[in-house]
Amino acid sequence: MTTPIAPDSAPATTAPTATPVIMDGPGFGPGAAGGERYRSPLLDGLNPQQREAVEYRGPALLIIAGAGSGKTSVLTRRIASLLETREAWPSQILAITFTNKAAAEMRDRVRAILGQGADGMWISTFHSSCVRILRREAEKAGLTSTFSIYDSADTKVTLKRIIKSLDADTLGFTPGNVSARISKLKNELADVDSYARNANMSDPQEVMFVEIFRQYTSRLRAASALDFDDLIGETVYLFRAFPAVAALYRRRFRHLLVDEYQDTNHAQYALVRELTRPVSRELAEEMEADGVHVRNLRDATGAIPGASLTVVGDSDQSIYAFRGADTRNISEFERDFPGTKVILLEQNYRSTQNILSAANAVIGHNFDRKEKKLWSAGGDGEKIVGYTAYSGHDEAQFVADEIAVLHQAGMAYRDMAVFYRTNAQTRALEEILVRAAVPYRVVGGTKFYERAEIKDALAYLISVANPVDELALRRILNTPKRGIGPATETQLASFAEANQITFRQAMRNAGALGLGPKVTGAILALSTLLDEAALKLDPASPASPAGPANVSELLTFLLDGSTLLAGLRNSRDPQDEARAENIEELVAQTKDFNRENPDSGLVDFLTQVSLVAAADDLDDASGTVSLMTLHTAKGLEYEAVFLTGVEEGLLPHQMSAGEPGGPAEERRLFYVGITRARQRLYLSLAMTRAQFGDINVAMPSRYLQEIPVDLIDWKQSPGMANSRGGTQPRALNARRDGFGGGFGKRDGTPPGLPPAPKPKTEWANRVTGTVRDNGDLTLAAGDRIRHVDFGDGRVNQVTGDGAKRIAHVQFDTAGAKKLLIKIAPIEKL
DNA sequence: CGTACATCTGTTTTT
DNA sequence: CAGATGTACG
Repeated sequence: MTTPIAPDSAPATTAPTATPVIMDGPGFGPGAAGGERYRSPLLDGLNPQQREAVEYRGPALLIIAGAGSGKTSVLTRRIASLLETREAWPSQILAITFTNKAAAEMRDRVRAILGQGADGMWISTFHSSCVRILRREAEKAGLTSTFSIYDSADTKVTLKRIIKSLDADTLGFTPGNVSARISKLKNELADVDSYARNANMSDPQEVMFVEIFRQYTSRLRAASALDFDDLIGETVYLFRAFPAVAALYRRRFRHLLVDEYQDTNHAQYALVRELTRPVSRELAEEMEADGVHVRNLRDATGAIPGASLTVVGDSDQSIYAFRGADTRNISEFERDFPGTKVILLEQNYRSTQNILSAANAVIGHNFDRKEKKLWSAGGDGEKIVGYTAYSGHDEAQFVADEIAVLHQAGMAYRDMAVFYRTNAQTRALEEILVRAAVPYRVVGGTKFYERAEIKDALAYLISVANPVDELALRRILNTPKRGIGPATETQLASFAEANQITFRQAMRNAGALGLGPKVTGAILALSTLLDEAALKLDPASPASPAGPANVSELLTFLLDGSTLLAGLRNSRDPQDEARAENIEELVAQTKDFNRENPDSGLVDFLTQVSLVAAADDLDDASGTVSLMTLHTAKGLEYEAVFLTGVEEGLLPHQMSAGEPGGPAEERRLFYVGITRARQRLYLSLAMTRAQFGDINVAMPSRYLQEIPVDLIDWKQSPGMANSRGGTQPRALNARRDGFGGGFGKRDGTPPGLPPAPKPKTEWANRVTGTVRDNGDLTLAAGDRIRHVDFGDGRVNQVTGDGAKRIAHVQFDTAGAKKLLIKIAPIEKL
């Protein structure tokens, strides 16, 4: 386990309200920025476009940065340049990234250039920045400053309760589809009221949805909680409702830089807009009167001009449309921000030309995009390696074997990565990698903070930090078991409801409910525990003579008092052992947190925990192969990349087929995967894949044929169906045997694809001749067969029927295997 | 109220 | 196949 990276490990800067920034520092003012041509080492090694991206000054700058074009370097040097020339103080810079990891990396790199001079910048994610602002301005936003942050699981639990209480499941409402719908609305900055105004209220579905949405909103309010989407939306609402508050931040952040701009949704766009608006003369004067220093910022009209905005993005890498990301933010940027300067970075410093040519060819199939061609001066490099496996396991074996070969040749494990479309694909990969003794780690996946026991422990902390959070309270009510069942829970809830008090208050008054003495005692004991914990945080309390308790002391106190940890330790369930260890890991993390953030408290810890992302816990120092989804791979790079499961139904994924723009987004995902590779790229697919218990026949992805043939060296090709331009394509393509059909649906010949390359007979024969012709082959127990790889064997049993007949074969030398008769490379003897 | 078992789901990507 | 949910019983 790694320690999560602090979203904002820079020393907490004080609120702009409290510390007016002094604007007349050395070098600030006319003459400092422009003038004589001082050549800073910041520009060393940059190409002319990159240099311009660092040096350009103006209201708005759009950097279209292709994959691997050195955008992080450009962004960090741009920040460093602003600071070094004293055009800006660190506190005037707000840099927004997509993940905490990217934020941490950027801060480190700026710090490497400037040292202490970098302290005080805000470099964080959209979500972290908004939480920081909202906690400061909580009362204005109608929240407590200790508001909870609900993750999608919390949202679903809340919705589930609402749906149940409304019997809305009969109308087809599920927590999943409702949360997706609400999220989509919030991304568009809609709330219940604005939605209800335009809703068709004669439709009972619609009425019900509005009711669910309304209750969800009020429950979150009552719990002083915000969901992920609220973090952005509420900040925008805050700025719009309180121009004076907005003015403080507009005055403060003079330079706004946004990374991965193609992934911003409408709410995030609105936030950027709000932050970069000018401050009117009237407001500026008010601020001046309130003692906020703004004189140096004001222009001739007396207003404070809007902050300068730099965005970096690449619409070809937009892979979050499903989550509301809108590439119009980038394509219409020039119109939104007049006077924009556009700089294109096309030279790639990461990958070989072969890899880039493949990437260009693939992404070229998306229409409505700005033409952009990545190129490299680094030479062609090795060919891309292709491999068609019989099964997911076979594919995993190929990956494991090739990893071994690369490792033998001197490549470190940490320089290799395996990508896949869905998390479910890890199973087969992990099985084989463990057997092959390849050290690996799954990045993302089941996240540490999503484990039930960790959520339990955190719920104790949340209950102390935010006592009105009913969700957290109800989670710990009977964890560990105290004999407080659902019936009692409901009674407490209705008691609270009836008396207009919080759930927490109801717990304190448990004696008034007329419950059994045991249950009442249990509730009161928990209630007392939480009260005592809260006292420990209060500096004025006699319970904390040595000052308020820190997070780890508090957590330890709660774990001891609740016997949560002890209960797991004493359990005879072997799984509880691991759970106890996880909780101890959490305690260790709180200690790390105390050490690294001595001035931060409970709420800061909880915030950090709520906002860690999958890619954040990536530990670069570990000498292991990284396994991750294509989505988490964005922004990363490896010497060798294995892109697995390049099949129809998986990439593009089945679910995306119906969505407008789905296949195009999946293509970008494939493109992102390809462009992560520096030296070696492996594309693999499986002809059959075990899914939901049984085996399905898969077809090669349509994207594969978009890559020019001569770039791929097929160790084992998908067969004649894929031997484009092969000698006998027509007859073979006509065959409907699971593979031929997939490539029949070509919608056009990609440009630059050689019309008739030499057929790759050696593999074409092998695969097509032996693999695909088994349609009519019947096997029975007792038959002897010969397998291309496994040799001779005896059929023990045949199961399944039709296309899914499976032979259970005992091979003489290779052991027992199950083979899909239709496509296995076998012959009857 | 808690446990054990049976049944029935649903399966994309994530701040 | 596995996780979640529902049911029956102690």
